[in-house]
Amino acid sequence: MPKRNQQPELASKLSDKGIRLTKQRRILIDLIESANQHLHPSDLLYQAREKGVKLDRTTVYRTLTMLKELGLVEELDLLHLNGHEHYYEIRHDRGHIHIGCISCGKILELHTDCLSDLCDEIRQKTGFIIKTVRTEVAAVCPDCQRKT
Amino acid sequence: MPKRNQQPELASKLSDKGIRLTKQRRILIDLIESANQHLHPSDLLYQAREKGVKLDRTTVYRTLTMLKELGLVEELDLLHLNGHEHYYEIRHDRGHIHIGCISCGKILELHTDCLSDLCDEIRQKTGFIIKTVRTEVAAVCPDCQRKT
DNA sequence: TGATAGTTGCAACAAATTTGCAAGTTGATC
DNA sequence: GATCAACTTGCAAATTTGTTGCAACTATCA
Repeated sequence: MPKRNQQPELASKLSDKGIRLTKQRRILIDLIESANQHLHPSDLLYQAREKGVKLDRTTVYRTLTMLKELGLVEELDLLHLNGHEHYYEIRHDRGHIHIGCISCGKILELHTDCLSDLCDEIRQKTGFIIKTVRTEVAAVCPDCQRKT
Repeated sequence: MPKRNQQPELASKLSDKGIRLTKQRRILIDLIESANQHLHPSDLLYQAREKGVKLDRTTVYRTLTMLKELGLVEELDLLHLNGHEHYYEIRHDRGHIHIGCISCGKILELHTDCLSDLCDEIRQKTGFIIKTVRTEVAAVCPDCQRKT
């Protein structure tokens, strides 16, 4: 769950890069920025249409691809806890991981410094230059532990 | 890349659970256990057919789903560096991560202890009981760094 | 306001995965 | 080893997810 009420930065980042702000792109980045849960392409399509904006699946996919290539959003699979859909969220600088409950499907975000240790280790051991780290955890949440 | 020449344990784990060992399942788990790279469903299908076993895509998917539900294999997307295929590997106990080069597509595995620190942190902060931790890293490998 | 280069929607395609069901197989039992 | 019920498989068709080509449209800048 990306944080609510973030500054709407994506729009200005896009126009800074000379990318046109069409109404389709505006609604999509608005939805992504204000989402309180992770969204997949179909969510975005239906939510945008609910708000009265006409757009097509193709545009959703193209916009997400563009945002991903610009490094502004990240694509997650959330361990395929609910089928094979892909989810999108604003890309944050601080490392955070996703923990999904395999019983109820709830997704929790956690900020941690472990990831930067991991990055250091990778750099030293392999010489790879790291662009993105994605950590996803399958687990059972306290609520579901009690129920069983 | 799962390690070569592991003990063929999957077959006995399956029959212990009362699951029938058909020739289709035998060849599939054999391929997964002896693979030296990550396999996707089509790889498995063609490799099994090369060995003279008749089987259908459907059976590959059904078998992989079963193995995944039993916690015997893991499904990876390897950051979609090569399209949207999913890959499968034997589930290991020791933590290891996948590092993919976004330039040449090469996948490297790395064993690390950072993940157990992370697990401790998650347990303490959230109370979740962890079942699987999956870390995938997008990076640029040393070879590709030189080329640019 | 007009020009133009970038965007969109549509239709068709492609790839990945799933489902229903009849026919075939496994493994326990005799 | 033969029998049989329950489990599995293969096939065909459908579904879901994502992509492509192209004509029509539109945001932006002079």
